[in-house]
Amino acid sequence: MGARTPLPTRFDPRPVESRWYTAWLEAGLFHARVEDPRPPWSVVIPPPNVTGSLHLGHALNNTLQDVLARHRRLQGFNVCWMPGTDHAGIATQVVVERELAKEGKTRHELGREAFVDRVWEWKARSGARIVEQLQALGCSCDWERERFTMDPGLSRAVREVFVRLHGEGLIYRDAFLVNWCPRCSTVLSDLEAPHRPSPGRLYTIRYPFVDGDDAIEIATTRPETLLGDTAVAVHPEDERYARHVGRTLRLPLLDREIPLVADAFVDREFGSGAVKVTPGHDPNDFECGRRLGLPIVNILNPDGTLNENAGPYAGLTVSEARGRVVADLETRGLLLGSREHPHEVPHCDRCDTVVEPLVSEQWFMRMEPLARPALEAVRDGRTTFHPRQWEKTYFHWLENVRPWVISRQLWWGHRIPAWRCTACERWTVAVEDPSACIHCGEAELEQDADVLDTWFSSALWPFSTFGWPDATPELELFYPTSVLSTAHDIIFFWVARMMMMGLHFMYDVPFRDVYIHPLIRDAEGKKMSKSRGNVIDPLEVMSAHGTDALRYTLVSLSAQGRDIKLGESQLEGGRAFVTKLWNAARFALMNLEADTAGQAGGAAGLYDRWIRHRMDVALAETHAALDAYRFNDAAAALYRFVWGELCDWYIELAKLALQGDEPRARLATQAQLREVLAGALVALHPIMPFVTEEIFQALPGRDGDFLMRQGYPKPGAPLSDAEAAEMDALVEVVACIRRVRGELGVPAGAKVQATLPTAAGTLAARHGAAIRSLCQVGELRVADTAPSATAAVASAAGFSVQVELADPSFLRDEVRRLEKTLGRLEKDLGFVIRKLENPKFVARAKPEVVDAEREKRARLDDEAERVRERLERLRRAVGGAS
RNA sequence: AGGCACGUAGCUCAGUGGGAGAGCACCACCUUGACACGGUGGGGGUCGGCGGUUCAAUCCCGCCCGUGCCUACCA
Repeated sequence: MGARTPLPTRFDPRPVESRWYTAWLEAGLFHARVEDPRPPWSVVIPPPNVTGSLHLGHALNNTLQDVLARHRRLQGFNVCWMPGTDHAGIATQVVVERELAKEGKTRHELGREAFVDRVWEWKARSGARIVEQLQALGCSCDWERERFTMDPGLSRAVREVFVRLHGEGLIYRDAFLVNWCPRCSTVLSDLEAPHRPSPGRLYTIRYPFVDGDDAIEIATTRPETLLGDTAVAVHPEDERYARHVGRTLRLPLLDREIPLVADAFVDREFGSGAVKVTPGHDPNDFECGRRLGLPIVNILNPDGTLNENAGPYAGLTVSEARGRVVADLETRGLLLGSREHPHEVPHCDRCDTVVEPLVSEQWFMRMEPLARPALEAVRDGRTTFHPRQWEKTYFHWLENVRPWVISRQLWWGHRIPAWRCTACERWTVAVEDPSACIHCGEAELEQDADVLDTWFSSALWPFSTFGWPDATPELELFYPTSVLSTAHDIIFFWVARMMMMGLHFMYDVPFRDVYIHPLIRDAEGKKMSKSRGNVIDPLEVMSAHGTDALRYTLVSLSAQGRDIKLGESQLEGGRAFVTKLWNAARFALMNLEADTAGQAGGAAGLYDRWIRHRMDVALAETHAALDAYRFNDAAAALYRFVWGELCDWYIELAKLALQGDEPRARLATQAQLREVLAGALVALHPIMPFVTEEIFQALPGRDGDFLMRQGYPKPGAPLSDAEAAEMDALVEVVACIRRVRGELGVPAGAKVQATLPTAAGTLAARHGAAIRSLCQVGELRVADTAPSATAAVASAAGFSVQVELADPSFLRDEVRRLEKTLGRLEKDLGFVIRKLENPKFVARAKPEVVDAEREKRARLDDEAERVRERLERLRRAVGGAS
């Protein structure tokens, strides 16, 4: 009987994946139309760097977004997943500069125009690669809408935002202390200059007073910066120095005269309590200098060498200068000592060069006016973080936000729409290239050579991609987006800035939910890094185990509030699940007749209704989990349903009817098997799109469309309590007989004879075949006779189950088994009795809890008594040999 | 220095105010017509430590220890 399965014995993922992905694209399954009347659901991809290649972080984040997008499509939403890539200004420029360096060239030799052309070439090549990799992962992005941050449309949005914010006074030009990367020769934002621990020395230096023989001692880790000192500061309430404040000191080496000043920022406990003040090269000193009106001396050139202000040290690098300054101080007897002093030093995020703080004129953005609405929107719940704890991180940053340096001295990026008049030197800021200075009317204008921080355009992504500043139907429909999924390390860089810009320009939050996904570490919990050599390449995993296996594994490990430790065994688990589904489907297909549609089967039996019900429960659990971004719970619910219920119980039970000779029952079971398998495929499709589609397309009687257009099955009739209890009893009795067999070492193939009491007569009558088949019972009797001398006895579902042992040698094992059972019962009983004998428990616990304990006590008492009796009789039979 | 997580079976992790679960690993038996990437059964945990709240704490609270991450100008 049954048609031959069209599914091969083994699932070969690769050809299946590319075949279906192409088919989905051709069918336009991922494209959202604005005319679609269904409710919208949208998400924008965190645009990967154009120079990038798919790593596990991408694989995770995009799998999770794809799960959500496919899930919402199946729920009937008009889903738009906006894809695209980021020009990643400094990162990309650094990469292309490295390419050039291999050819022995620098960008300066090429010139700006040729260099930018070169980056565009690079972009064309590697931008396509990351898109292909996302497609290989199965991402159901609306590729017809793909965007790039330097597309003309998005560039126009960037200019528009710059000009408007400038007009509102939120973008301004200022000379301020900034982070400067000497290698990249550009300013960096605080976020782009992370502090890294570095070895260092703390030097103690003597600064003599001009008007006396005395001197003051200061401590510094950067002795070379004394060349830029314009004061020495002490705490105003430090009585040691109070009488000296106002005196003049002679700056060592340069012999400049500098004042001794008082400022509360000085820590009296540190070193001597006096600190050199270098407003040009230290954030604290800069602030102090501003407060006290101290002059600023910049001693650095843009390339990190010392300039003419450093006198005899001009031309040296910072580290050369440090050595020379220390040596010269020593020669003059001004160096009092030094000791090791590890500290945190800012490094360039992209090239790891030590960042120099210096004062530079740049474009800045005022953040507080933008931050306030962004804070408010999360506080009042217009946007919610998942897990919630990340809101604290968001609040902390926005509450302490500082002006953002948005100009970069790079060539790759959005050119700043500001022109300086050669005549009056003032700035003209405009969306369209101006032909004359708006201040003096002079026509000689020079556009600012700088570009904008990459994150400036990223901040606009949720609306620039939908056509802003035009009022497009896409914006109307898909903004605000439903969710943003990203990693926590990007909350400041991106999430907060999108919130600010979205609220400012769209008057609404950019997304309702922010899902912060876990970070992936290696099996030992270490961060993956190329230098450590512990990187798992998702593409390799996909070709070794299949994309569905990778996706399932990642989803199943995405618990809230914890990083993912990923190793081979986790991936094997994912693959095993894919295989299990595949094999279950093969079984079903072997047993489904092609044309059952027209034939009248019998009514669905209990097993059919039960599995249908379990499917409804699993779907409900999965959807509740996805609503709460509890991806691991969604995966677990489906795993338990497919493996633990569908495969372990339903398929085994269904074999009775499928392989029986009752045509109506067979047809009914076939119909249910088909329906439940199809339901499982739909339910799993968001997580494992490829294998589910492959199986679905092989099902007989499908309507020819894609799985994603099926929609989730509507819940069937609920199972009555009586039916549920009946199934539970069956499962318990089967498990009980299996356990007895297992514990007594009855060979797996050997048939046993079992007896159920007449109280279980209905169960035996209805499910005798199942019990016989599932636990190798040859004969199932119903009788209330006392157990024979050679029977094992156990209780299940309130019944006493007897298993007749063909071989009396098992009786010794039975004695041991019963002793163990009795031990457990007595231990449990002890707990219950202690509880019930505690008057406070009886008085104060909820009545239903007390009742439950009383019932439990009665049940345990009863069972223990039966086991004791049985044990006694057995011991006599065995003759005390144990 | 501050903040935020985490600490549950050998490993990776779920979980709940009423004596704790999964996967992998382990042990035993089983190549039964979907599946050895499998089936059935089993062993294994004073739920980091100490206090507190409660009739009852693995769960709530406090402190401590350990681990990780983030923020911070200690020269």
